This record gives sequence, C-alpha cells and structure tokens, in this order.
Amino acid sequence: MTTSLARTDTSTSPRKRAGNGAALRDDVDQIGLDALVGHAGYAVRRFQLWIFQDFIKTLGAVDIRPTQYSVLTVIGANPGLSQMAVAKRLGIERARLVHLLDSLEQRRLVKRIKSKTDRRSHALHLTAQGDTALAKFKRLAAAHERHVEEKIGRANREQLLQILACFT
Amino acid sequence: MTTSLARTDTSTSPRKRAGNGAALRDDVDQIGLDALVGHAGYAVRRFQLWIFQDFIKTLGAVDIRPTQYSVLTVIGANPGLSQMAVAKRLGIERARLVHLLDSLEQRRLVKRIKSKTDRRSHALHLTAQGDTALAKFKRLAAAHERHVEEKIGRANREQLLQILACFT
DNA sequence: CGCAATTGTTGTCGTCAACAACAATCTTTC
DNA sequence: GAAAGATTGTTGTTGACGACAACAATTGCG
Repeated sequence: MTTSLARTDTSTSPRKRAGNGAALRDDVDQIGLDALVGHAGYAVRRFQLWIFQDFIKTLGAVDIRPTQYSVLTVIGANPGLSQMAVAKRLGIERARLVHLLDSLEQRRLVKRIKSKTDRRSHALHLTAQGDTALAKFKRLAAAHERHVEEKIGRANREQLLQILACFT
Repeated sequence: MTTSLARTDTSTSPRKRAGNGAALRDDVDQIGLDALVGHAGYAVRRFQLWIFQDFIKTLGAVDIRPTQYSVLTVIGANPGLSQMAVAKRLGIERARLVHLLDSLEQRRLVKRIKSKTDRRSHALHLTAQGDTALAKFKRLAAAHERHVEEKIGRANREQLLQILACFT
C-alpha cells in the first residue's frame, strides 16, 4: 500500500521544531515532499515545465513556441487538413487554433485556402516560406531534444517515449 | 516526407463517419504526427493534460486542484515553513503562492503565523481542520494515482517516477 | 424541404508562469 | 552604529493556455 492515512514520519526525518513560530527552515534540500514523491502528476508537471522552458529558449531565436511547432509540423506532414482535424489530432480547442493560425498566417508561414468541397472549412497548407522555416525549426527542435537526452539519459528518454506513446 | 505510419489502432475505433470524399482528410487516426512522435515534450504535455484532468475530477468533490494539493502536502509535512521556502521547494512563483495561500486560508485549511525571528516572513501551518482535510485529500489523490496506474500500467508508472525523480 | 450537426469565429472566464515594482525588514559592510 | 544591499511578502500586469458558450454559414440527412 502506498499511502495509509496514518501520518507516519516520512523517509527523511527532518528536525521538526514543533514549536510554533520557531526558526524557519529555509534549506530547500531538506524539505520533504511527503506524499508528492509518489504522485506521477507532480513529477510530470515539473518535467514539463523544464522541457517547455528549454524548448522556448532553444527556439527563442525564431520565436516559436511548442504549440506553434506542433501545429506547423502536423500541417507540414498533412497538407490540406481542416482546422477541426488539426485541433482534434493535437488535442487543442478549435477556438484556440484560430488565434494560433492567425499568428502563423500573419507571419506568412501558413495559409488558409477555402475548400471547394466544403465551403465551411479551410484547407491548411504551409507557404513556401513556411516549409523552409519549418525545416529550420526542426533542426532547433532536435537540438532541444538532445538537451532532454542529456538531462535524463538516452535510454530513459526512449523509455519515456514508449510509456507515453498511448497519449500521442 | 517522412512517412510515419503503423499507428497501432488502440481501443476505441468507434464509427468512421462516411463523410465526404477525398477532399479533406478528417480522419483523426490517419493523421501523422511526423517529427512530434520523437519529441518527449509533446507526449509529456498530452500526458500531463490527461493526468491533471483526472486529478481535478477525482478531487472535484473537495474542490482541490493539483497545485493546492502540493502546497498543503508540503506544509503538512514541514510545518513552520516560510512562503519563500515553499515556493522554492515546489518551483512556483512566490507571487503566485500568495493567492494560493489566500484561498487556502479563507477555507480555514492553512494559517499564516507571523514569525518572531524574522518579522518579514510567515510561518505556515495547517489548521486542525486542514490536517483532517488533507488526510481525506490524500485518500482521493491515492485513488487518482490508481487511475494513472490503470492507464499506463503499474510497472510503467514506477519507471516513470524513477526517470523523473531528478525533477522532484 | 426542414432540422440537426459541423466548421470557423468571437467572446468570456479561470488557471498559470513570468516579470516588475514596492514597503517592510533583515544582513552586510564600512 | 549607519548606510548600502539583499530578502520576504505583496500587488499588479502581461501573455499563453484550456474550457465553455454562443453565433452565422454551411452541410448532411431524414
């Protein structure tokens, strides 16, 4: 059993100065996380924060954020998709995709082409400029992925991808 | 270009709507992710979304969100911490922690006690009510963690925690 | 034809991270 | 001991993001 409700002292036994308002323990390394260490969500949240920050920093020169990169990649690999299809595939709101595409279209990376078979929808394509830009983005993204590998290890990254493959 | 195929069609393959012809490919299962499949960040983002939604839903009856839970857990395990110490340990902005604590203090789960040794800082403690409430939260959080286990498998969850331990 | 569903769009709301600035208070340094 | 610098809590702003709701135009189907 992982956590019984008994408040047993955690792994490390930090000196609990039980006194109210006693000295404050500011030493970060000594602060126990208690039940949090058993929660995958906490570790994943911290990891995602780190990984997104590295992505944003690594692609900072081209000003591309993770969500923008995912949209460009999917459109590049599947030209002609509708906004609804991209939104569903990436798990983002179609309302949000509107603003994403507005930004990418303003930057001449993507174009919305009115579909002839369904006048409601737009067929999404990369512009020629967007195609060459995406190639550059992919190189930078690969560099970012190497940072991940250096951080958690090559084998661990592989296992991670395999474990979470069911969410992609 | 890169043809990434062989998507193992997983569980639900409901009903492929016999929509219009070959104009727009709306079939979500057939849309390739291209370079995204090799990016840990994408999988982690999707996973975190799923795991947080399950957490929020599982703890919906008590109206506790992941960040609130993490704050309560750390305070419960380390009474007397300053706000700065909690913020640094959990990796959240101290400005954000202010609002978090305002909310938790209004709900009588946490109390800020003015430190005698450092009149700038507050010593954070759970109230008696907060202590019993946290015990209940932990039971619900354990149920959420079982959902994670059912989703990705027991061994995979263990490996995930081990791989990401360096971020906690 | 008529009605339900879909698509793109606009808007609002709440969460969250990242900064910047500030007053009060400690700490260091001269 | 006083001035200068650092820390703590606080307030505010900005922007990305997810979740909803409503709407017009359009399509599909009974």
